[in-house]
Amino acid sequence: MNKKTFKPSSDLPLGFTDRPEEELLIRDLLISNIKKIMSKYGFQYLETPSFEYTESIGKFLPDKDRPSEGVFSFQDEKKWLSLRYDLTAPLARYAAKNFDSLPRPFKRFQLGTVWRNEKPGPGRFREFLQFDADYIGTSNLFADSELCILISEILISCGLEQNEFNIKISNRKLSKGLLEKLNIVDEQKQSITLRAIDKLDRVGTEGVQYLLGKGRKDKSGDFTKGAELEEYQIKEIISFLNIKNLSENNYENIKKIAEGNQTIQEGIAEMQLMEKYFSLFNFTNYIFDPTIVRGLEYYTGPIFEANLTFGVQNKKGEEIEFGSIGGGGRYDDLVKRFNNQECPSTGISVGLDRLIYAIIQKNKVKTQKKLPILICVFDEKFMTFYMKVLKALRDKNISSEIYSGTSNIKSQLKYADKRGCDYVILCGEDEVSKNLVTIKNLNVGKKISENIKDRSEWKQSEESQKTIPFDQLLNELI
RNA sequence: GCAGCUGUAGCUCAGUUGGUUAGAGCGCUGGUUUGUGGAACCAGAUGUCGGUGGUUCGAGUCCACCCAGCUGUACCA
Repeated sequence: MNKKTFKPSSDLPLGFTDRPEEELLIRDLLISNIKKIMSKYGFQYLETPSFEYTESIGKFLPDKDRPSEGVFSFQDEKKWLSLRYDLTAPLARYAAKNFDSLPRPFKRFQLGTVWRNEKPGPGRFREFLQFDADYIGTSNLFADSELCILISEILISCGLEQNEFNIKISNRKLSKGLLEKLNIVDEQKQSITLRAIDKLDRVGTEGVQYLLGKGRKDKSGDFTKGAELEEYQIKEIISFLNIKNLSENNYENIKKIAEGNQTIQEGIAEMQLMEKYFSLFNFTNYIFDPTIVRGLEYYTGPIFEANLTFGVQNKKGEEIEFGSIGGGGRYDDLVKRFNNQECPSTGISVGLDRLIYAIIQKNKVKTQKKLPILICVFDEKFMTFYMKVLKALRDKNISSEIYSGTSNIKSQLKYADKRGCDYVILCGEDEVSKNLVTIKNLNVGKKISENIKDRSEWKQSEESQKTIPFDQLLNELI
């Protein structure tokens, strides 16, 4: 490479991002709300490391000499290590490792960065912050119900209204039983079928029909291969899809489908039990929707998904497919994989960065930050005086700073303007010699300027600033 | 990964059927004001026209390949 022309790139790796203060303040606020709620619900705080052995968090661990795709991995001397892609798998590992000493049910929450080697999109990164709350070691569906209520309370604490999101609920036993009933045993066909069902929202009934049959062409003309099911199987699945939005009335419909299949019947019973718990909590913001499947292989029972009901846009203002902002479900066999002990468990996750993306767009949360008062530097020789002013302000915990650049007063004012400071303190020869300070209110000045037409006018207008004795400085600013 | 679209200044973009020294707005720097931001006026800087190769007397413009981004789709344990 030519040394003369080489310039390092200021680009970031695809899917990674810098996060400005505005976003971090909102994130901090959400986190503090979440912690309060978790403590109210009685969950314990836990942290696990970023890296795990790949075999501990992988989907199907055995005999692969390469970690599955979707994770960032590297090889140690002996073993593959991976950055965690969620907080559930590490939790299962943790629970297995500490099985004897943990209380059960073990209620734990965790906030942590996770990494996924997947295609990024708006509000969707390869490195992002996730929040998880889980119950380890209980088969009681009260836990599942409470998690749905919890996720709802969290979203409301983030500034969302009841009608701006909903919690969709289903049960893996419904789809599992449906596959049994239709005698779809081929593993690949099973997984294509489940994914097709899950896509109802995005591709519509017709799209699902294609995906179950020969395949589907998307908007760009790309072709997705289908499950190639029999006509009667497709028909039955489509009528299953039509039971969307279960309620008292159409429980009858799904019960018809459940006839002769115990798995579906169990699923229905579980959903009805959860409904009972919801009513005890007076919780109504949920929809039973048997078409929710969720990708995760490990779910075994109830599954939940939180979706926004408003559209989300990209930078160009185009509405985009945003997907869910949180969800979860019951995973009764995950801990068992490590220690061969029965340990039914259930949990939820919320993608905080995606939530923040949507919230910022909706202007849902307002954080305000006191910007520093800027003490302008007219000349080095006045530094002792400036230090006196600075100390007085900082002693009162007022955010303040002495201008730390090298430019003239005009640029110092521009600097203050750009940062959004409210006040600037101007002290030159006149003030210092008489122990005075001039305080300029930038916001007032800004307002005045709106009505000023020519230059000489604004130069004369000095309502935005006043000169007072140093002793009165604090009275003026507090 | 697959498909479609896009790639010109820090940002948003214009650039005629290929034709000389590649443009605008915003922003930036300086000045009108050696002690004053935000309005106004004046002046100025900035580009490997995503990359490589090709066609041509001549390419930002046409062709091929590559790269990157966007959107959809797949995957998302």
